Amino acid sequence: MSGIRTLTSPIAHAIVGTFPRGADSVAHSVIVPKTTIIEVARAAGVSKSTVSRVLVGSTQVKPETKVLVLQVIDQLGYERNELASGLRTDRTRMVMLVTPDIMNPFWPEVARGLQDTLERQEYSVVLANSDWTAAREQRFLSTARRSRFDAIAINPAGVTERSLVAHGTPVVILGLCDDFANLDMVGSDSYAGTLLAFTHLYELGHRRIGFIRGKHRSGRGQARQRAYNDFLQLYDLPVDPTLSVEAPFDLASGQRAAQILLQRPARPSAIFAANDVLAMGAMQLAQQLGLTIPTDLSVVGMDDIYAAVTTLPSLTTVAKSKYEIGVGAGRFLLDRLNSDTFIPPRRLVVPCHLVVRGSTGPPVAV
Amino acid sequence: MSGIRTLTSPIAHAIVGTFPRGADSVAHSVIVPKTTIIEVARAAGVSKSTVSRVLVGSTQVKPETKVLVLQVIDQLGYERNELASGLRTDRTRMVMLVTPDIMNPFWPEVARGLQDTLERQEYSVVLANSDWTAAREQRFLSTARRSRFDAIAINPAGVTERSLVAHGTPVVILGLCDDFANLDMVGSDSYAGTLLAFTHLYELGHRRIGFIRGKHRSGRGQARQRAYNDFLQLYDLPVDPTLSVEAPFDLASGQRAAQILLQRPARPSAIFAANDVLAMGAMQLAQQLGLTIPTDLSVVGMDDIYAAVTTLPSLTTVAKSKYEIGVGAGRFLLDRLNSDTFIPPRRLVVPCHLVVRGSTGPPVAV
DNA sequence: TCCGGTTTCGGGAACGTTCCCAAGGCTTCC
DNA sequence: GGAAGCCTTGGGAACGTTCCCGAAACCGGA
Repeated sequence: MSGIRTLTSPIAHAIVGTFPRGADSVAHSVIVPKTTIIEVARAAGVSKSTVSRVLVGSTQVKPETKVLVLQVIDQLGYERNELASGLRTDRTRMVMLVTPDIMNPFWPEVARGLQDTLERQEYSVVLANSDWTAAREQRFLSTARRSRFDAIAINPAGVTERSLVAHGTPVVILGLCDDFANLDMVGSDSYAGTLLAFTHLYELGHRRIGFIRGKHRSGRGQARQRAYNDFLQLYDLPVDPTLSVEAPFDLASGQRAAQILLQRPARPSAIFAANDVLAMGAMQLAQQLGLTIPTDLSVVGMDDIYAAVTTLPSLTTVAKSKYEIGVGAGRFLLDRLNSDTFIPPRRLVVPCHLVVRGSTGPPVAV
Repeated sequence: MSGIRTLTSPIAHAIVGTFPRGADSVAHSVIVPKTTIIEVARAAGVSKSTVSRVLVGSTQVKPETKVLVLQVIDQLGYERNELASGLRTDRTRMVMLVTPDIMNPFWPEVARGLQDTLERQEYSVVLANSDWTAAREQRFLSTARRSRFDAIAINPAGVTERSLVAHGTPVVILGLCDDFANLDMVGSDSYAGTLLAFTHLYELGHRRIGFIRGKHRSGRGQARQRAYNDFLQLYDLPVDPTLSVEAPFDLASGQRAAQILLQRPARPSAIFAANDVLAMGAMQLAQQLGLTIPTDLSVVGMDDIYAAVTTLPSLTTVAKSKYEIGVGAGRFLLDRLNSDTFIPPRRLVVPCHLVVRGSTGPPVAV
């Protein structure tokens, strides 16, 4: 059914080979000594203090000399040494983003939002993977401290609030965790989102709805569970433990969970999964069992990752505004970076949207 | 067919609200003055030179004093200031990775390979998005220079080889471009990969094969075109321009391209797309037209991104070893970083694999 | 005991920038 | 005309580290 083949092309002969440099090749070994502020000063006939003032944008300098200095800077191709600058000012205009794993399609979008926001004020964003391990996370936080990063955005894997606060720079938590009350936080309203999903299915006429709940780590994922309970209570539906299955956030687990749900005697007519990936797994399994989606089974996911639109039928899902989360986090950080007065911790809850696609519909009449 | 709804949850009342800090809350305004090498020296009763020697791992220090110093360092929680260190040594142990767009699932995997390789030698990797624009790319390269990054890995969007060489640090090009002959390069063998795909389809019995070729920018993507031509010649197939369509690398363009191909009088029985995303678009459109995959139409993509396995049927594709590309790039950089003698430019071609999944099969008998 | 050599250490300069302070030049007003 | 004030500038110290150089301590052998 599935196989792997390799073929080597003509150019592959050169694998790890070296090839000769042309006659006009550029010399590699030339060391270009960087020009410093002092040479600029000398060339412009002013003192380094004045050049520095121009660089830093001080108003304390006569317009004509400013033009002159800028001219010389341009002419000499001078570029300020941020290391020296940072050493003196203790600011580096660098922000670190620590996520569990950039290979999860959720985070790159958050990163983009953060970058686009921070870059507008000349900050650079450094991405780091904690890999879900506290040790790697600690290493990165240490790097951030040693290299004097100005701020941190983090989805915590194991670090405590105490140690983040002790970090000394502005910090924003990505995701809504109750145990970081003293820090800024921005995340999606998974509770409301889950409610949206179940309500959507209820209004379509579904009464037996399966729930694939993600394996929650450290208090996350509780929101969905709470919403599920509240939903059942709100619409006066019976609590049926056989309709609820726990699964780690990957495709195969989604399939397994769906199998459990669908082979129950009175199988659900719809399934909500805590994650798009889980939902896709469920869809795949249902189709393997010969069920047609959405006629025989409706499926709703959560996140609205890129791939949700490529399934057949395309996946109805609760979309999280990933980019906006990044933007919000960036704004929080900028607020703190730009003000020297105390700002009490804030929390930004980004609403979810229900995106109705092809995987949901009314149940077949019994 | 498709709609968006928003719902506000109870906790969303707190949107951008502040909430009180508990009595045991940790003070934010406390500024922890970082301990310096001098305080360590004083506490240990040695000179700062000795402490520095210990930090830098010099052998020129008596074992006992070394332990003593390390002890004091640990006790005081001292962390070296990398800014000062970098200013003095002109090395920062930071490497920049410039890619066109981290939201493309291809790059995060490359990034992981690069990070895993470089972190083993205490280097940190900073990710930057050029967004396909030369201006942003230039900004990041400038940042890298000003902040004295030790090396650059880049998938060039508009920068010239001259300016990369002039950058002065080790550079590795991601992707195989002919116009960067003086720099290290690592990329996939798209030529051989494309040949694999077409050969696979040919062996299944397909003779009329459509080709959605990516919109090549600056010489990239030529490899696929060359392979296509060679394939036709090799198997003595007629050159039919109506079987070849150009499209930018996104889903909608894949749909459009497929539409063009499939509404031709003698429609192809198979399609190879330059990209998984394009292939997915093609699959979607074919299914909208009522075609069954792979019975009515076989589809092959390229890259093997995460989503390729989630489509229905799952996508046969030419897998690129994204992680290995990152690893290879990291190795090249380390080689240059660790040696001060001249190394001629090298090129690493990572082979592709054909991953046969559900989207390909023999054509229906005519 | 003394001497050459090695090991170990401390003092100070340097990296390139920013910031503080003071000085000079100019205007303005009494 | 001189003092007070502002605008503009220059000199030097400081940021925290590494590196060079010289000095002290130590060792073994004659």
